Amino acid sequence: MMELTRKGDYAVRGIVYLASQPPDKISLLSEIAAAVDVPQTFLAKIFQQFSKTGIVKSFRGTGGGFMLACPADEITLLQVVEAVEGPVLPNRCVLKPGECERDSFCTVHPIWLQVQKQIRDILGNVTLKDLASS
Amino acid sequence: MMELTRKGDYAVRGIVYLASQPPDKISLLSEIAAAVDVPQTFLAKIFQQFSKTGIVKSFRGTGGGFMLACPADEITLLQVVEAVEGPVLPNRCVLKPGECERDSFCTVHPIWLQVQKQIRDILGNVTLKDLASS
DNA sequence: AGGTAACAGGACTTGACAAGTCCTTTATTC
DNA sequence: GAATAAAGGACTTGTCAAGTCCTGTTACCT
Repeated sequence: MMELTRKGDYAVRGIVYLASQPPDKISLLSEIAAAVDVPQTFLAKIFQQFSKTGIVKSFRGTGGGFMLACPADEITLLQVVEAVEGPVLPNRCVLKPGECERDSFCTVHPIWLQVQKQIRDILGNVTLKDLASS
Repeated sequence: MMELTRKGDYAVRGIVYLASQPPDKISLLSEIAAAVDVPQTFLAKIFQQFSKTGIVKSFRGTGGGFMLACPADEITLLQVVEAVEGPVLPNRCVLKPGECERDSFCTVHPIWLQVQKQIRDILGNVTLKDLASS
């Protein structure tokens, strides 16, 4: 249970690669895909999402490619995985109060909230800088 | 991301109901299903799994049904969800060392291990007794 | 023994979503 | 305007979630 999808896994690989490059270098999608061993067409979709959520900047045309939108130590693992996988939600009922008609008497509800918080805490405290320095 | 399936959700509901009943009462599947608002045929599958992993005892025939196999304070939420959802695995690479050919240099690996441990810690420290007393 | 109550187990269905692929368009540079 | 590279949409394929249904097996009851 609780598994990350391949998309999430690939997303992390790809952006960690970006973070390990010189800060102002623009990397080609083809280069990233080859380096982290992910199908290029699939990685393209992932980086489009990154681009939309603003954690990477993209440039088209000759000399184009991708680079981080901010310094590696200002992007957390949480931002990366939530960008492609959506918010961390151990159970639907955690979405918001009232979402689940059982929540008034559901004793498990607070446990899921606690799980959600812990996961977010861990992932939110790891930056790309931490991950890139290997 | 990280969502529990309905099966897992239903599993928790069902067994918490059992835990809230008098310790030696045998409950009918039909009774449990109605009480927690889950399709009975689906809940049947779930309780079969519980039965196989030994956290509930089942009895066939007239007067049959289900009861907890041990006291409610000896069954953890972790046991319940892992019984039906499989082990807590934030990423496939956490399965075991060597599973992922990238793990020797993958800096994210320890993070997933940490997430896994935290989730297991939280769920492993909540018993059905805690959940049944509402 | 026969009938009925209740769980066990297998086969099947339906729909959604994961995991990609492919093609066309748009933006940029030379 | 030709080449380069990302953006975006449409499509495919397979797997798995979420059930349903039917038959079998076990246990009790008269």
